[in-house]
Amino acid sequence: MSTLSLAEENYLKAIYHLSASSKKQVSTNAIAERLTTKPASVSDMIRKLSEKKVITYVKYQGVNITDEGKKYALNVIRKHRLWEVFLVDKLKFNWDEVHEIAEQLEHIHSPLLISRLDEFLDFPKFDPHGDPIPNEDGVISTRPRMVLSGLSSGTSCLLVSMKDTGVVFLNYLDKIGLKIGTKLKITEVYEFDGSMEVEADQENSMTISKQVADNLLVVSE
Amino acid sequence: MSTLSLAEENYLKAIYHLSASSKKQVSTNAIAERLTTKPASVSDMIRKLSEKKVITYVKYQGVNITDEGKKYALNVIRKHRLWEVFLVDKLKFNWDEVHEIAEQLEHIHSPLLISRLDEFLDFPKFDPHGDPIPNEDGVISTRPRMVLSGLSSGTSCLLVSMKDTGVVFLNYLDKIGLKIGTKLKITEVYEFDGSMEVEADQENSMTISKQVADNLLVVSE
DNA sequence: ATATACTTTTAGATTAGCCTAAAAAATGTA
DNA sequence: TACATTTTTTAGGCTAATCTAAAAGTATAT
Ligand SMILES: [Mn+2]
Ligand SMILES: [Mn+2]
Ligand SMILES: [Mn+2]
Ligand SMILES: [Mn+2]
Repeated sequence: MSTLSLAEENYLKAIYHLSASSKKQVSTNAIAERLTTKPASVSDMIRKLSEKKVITYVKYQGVNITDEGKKYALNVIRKHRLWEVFLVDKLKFNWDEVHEIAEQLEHIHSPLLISRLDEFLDFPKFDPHGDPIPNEDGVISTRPRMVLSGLSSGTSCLLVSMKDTGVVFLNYLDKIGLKIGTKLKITEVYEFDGSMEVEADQENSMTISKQVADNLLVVSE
Repeated sequence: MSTLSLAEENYLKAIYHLSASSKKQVSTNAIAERLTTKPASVSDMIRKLSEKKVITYVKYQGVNITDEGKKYALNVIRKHRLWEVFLVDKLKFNWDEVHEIAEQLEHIHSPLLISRLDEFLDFPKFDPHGDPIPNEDGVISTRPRMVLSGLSSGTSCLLVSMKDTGVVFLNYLDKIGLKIGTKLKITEVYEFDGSMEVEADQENSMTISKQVADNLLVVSE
């Protein structure tokens, strides 16, 4: 597979993500919406991408990504997530500030750069949002996300994402000291209202309501 | 000044470098040669750049960069050189492997990224080739390069560049343990043939011929 | 001073990536 | 099944960045 332009890479990545989440063909409109372009532009581009064999496509029937295309997309995703780790771990960005910059950095072409970066970051397996980083062959470690409120007492886990991303909720989390990457241990679950006692980063204990726990996504440690 | 496209940034940088080295107007052909494009393309682009006020230009009379343009070009150069430091200092690239990658990285837009990177690298003043890194305001520390053979006994300096960049010479330097960044101290100069005794990195002493010293560019420590 | 050579600009084309408007196909509904 | 709605494609146009070929301007050299 030859090398794709920046625009082609972004389309392919969008198609990859859409087909990962829905399993059936990806529609023109879905791609257009995700990339905030017009369906007419998408029609043009998918013709080009199917000529390059990274997707297959039957008119009016939507798009499927090929194995080649998947591999290419996963490489872009790998770069995006490695750069996000770099920005957070090394340059002290917050996890919510890095996406736009990684959108640019993911298009830098240099396999050697990426393998050196991977090494420099100590071969991270997950990005700052808890998403897995594909390896050079496009293989991803799976680590299913769970809702905190579904877990039972004694469980240890890592906070990787929030369902509610509104500013009110995020401010509240900030205030009580919870953020992406915080290690949590459930020490008690109260049956009557579903609230729970958790220990954050092996340090401070706190009580959180069921409503809060419903919005915290974690992975097992 | 608004933001320029990748192509515009590359043209402006080329014009900056050409005007820095020649002092008079920059010719269409010189720009075309530096960027390996055609003069016709350059004519198009300089019209656009002068509309954006980063250069001034009179038909058939060549191009001058404006203060605004200089500031913009210096910012791109700043990014290029900071990324080169990153690649060498942190990712363990050799100084001769980093230019092409920095050509891509220099176009990433994010002032915050660059100030964080600068801090992460400990505010370097020079890139791995010994070229100065402009600060945020475009101010560059000057540190004139000298030919090693022109210096006298007792002088300490830093090897920043070679005049002869042929593979034979570079291999020879590799063999005797001299490379960009090596600290040199001249301990003896032999009048009769201009050869000299130098101490490299405060460790091993060696004798180098005048012919070799003629090709080594250094800056004072 | 004039012919020749070189440099620079213009004219016209091409490709990538996007758009709007309209046509065509697919889907949903009565 | 037939009509209406939605989705998708096509047609045609625009801008950025490039090119080739030709015209126009500048410099050089006898
Ligand atoms: Mn991201
Ligand atoms: Mn992107
Ligand atoms: Mn460089
Ligand atoms: Mn560049």
